[in-house]
Amino acid sequence: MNYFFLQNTPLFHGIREEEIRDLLNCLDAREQHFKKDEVILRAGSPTAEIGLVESGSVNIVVNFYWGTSNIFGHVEKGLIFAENYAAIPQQELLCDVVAAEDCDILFLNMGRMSTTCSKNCTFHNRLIQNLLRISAKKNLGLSTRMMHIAPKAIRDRLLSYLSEQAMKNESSHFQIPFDRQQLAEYLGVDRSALSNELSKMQKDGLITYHKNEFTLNERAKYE
Amino acid sequence: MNYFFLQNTPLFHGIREEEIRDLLNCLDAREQHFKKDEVILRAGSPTAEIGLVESGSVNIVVNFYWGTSNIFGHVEKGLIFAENYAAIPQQELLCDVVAAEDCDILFLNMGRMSTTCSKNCTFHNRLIQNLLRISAKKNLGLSTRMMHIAPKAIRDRLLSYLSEQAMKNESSHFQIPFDRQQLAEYLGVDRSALSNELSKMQKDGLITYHKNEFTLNERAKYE
DNA sequence: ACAAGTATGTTGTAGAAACAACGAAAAGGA
DNA sequence: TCCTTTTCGTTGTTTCTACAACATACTTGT
Repeated sequence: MNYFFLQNTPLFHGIREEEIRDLLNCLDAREQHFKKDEVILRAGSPTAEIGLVESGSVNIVVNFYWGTSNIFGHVEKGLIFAENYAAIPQQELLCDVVAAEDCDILFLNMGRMSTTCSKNCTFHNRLIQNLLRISAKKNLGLSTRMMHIAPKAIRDRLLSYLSEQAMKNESSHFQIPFDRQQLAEYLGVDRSALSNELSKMQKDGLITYHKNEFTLNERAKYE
Repeated sequence: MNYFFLQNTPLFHGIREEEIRDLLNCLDAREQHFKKDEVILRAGSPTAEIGLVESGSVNIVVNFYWGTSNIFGHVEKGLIFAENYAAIPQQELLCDVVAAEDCDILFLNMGRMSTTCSKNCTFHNRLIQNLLRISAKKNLGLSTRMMHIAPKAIRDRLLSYLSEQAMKNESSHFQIPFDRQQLAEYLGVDRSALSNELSKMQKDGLITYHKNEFTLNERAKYE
């Protein structure tokens, strides 16, 4: 078991090697290897275990009623999946989890997490805190994106997004972490239409930009 | 303090009155009254406390860079807010929390939750479990909605949503919990356009419906 | 500096959704 | 039952976006 690796995952962050050793035992940890395209967890069944990707990566796959499917998410090495289902007893998985490539998964029984509290109380608490933080971060990420996608017009979505970025940077001048394609996907619009709208906004004097460097003009306040 | 009320909130669910009493003490609980339109928490500042709405209700309000604002969410009596921020130290609030009407808020210091573990260990665990479940449920709700909004065409969004409902009910015949207006808002489309698309889908033989009662036809599988 | 590849901007068009306005059906109260 | 109000469906028009196709700028490696 590669404890150094685990220490640097968000889930075990701040927990020492010996403590992780204890925890793994406590959580009925089990490792399992999957080949590319193997189904790791299947929609429709509940799970008390979360999965931590030790190597490779996995896809979250939605299956529609009429047979087609779609990749909805992607979980990289070091990150976890199914934590939402493990936290809600009897909640069935809505998506399949499928190996995107050959991978090793560490399963941890989260039912054990809150019940057992014999000796490792401090580590337990740290682990739970980490889990809460992970969940909270995902929530924030989803909420803010939802916020930006709520308006129907591309311009409004852009203004919502850029406004948030300006606030986050506490400046009307800032850089964004996306290229055009990524920004378009994030906002759920077409890339070329996005580029087009950015041009118009610049013509209209709302913003100034070059590549991923943006400035919100004062005039943006008047519309 | 109305313990009966608290016992029936998602946060304190499954915890007995005496235990709640201890917990409140442990979490530095404090009650505060707010008048309509008073700002309860302000965007830009971090918080270690979550808020539980004891009476009235609050709005989550987004403030844009150029001064306009928008109601993004609503928290009813018995539910909590700011739990995502309290779980992430130093994370600043992205939205204001404003009293939608006169209300009483119970603030709970979540920093204390994971550190203190003197005697009430079992209650603490139950509380944390509840918090994790609340967070997980919100996550699932946001994720599934995201999933349904991902397609650009109204028909595809509807099929995605109806497909999920069919799976959840394990039947191609089911009722949905929305009226047309609510469904349109949930899917982020225009109501009349939604009605129109439903008609077309019925004409095309994909679905059959009457009011909020739907049936997915077999033919839905062939497109 | 050059070539190949990638990212971004531009334009026109076809299609789809928003919007407005109205009619029909259903629900709820007096 | 009748009236009022709300919900839902329908239609035509307008606006916006997706899409395709291409032009231009920027990177990268050699």
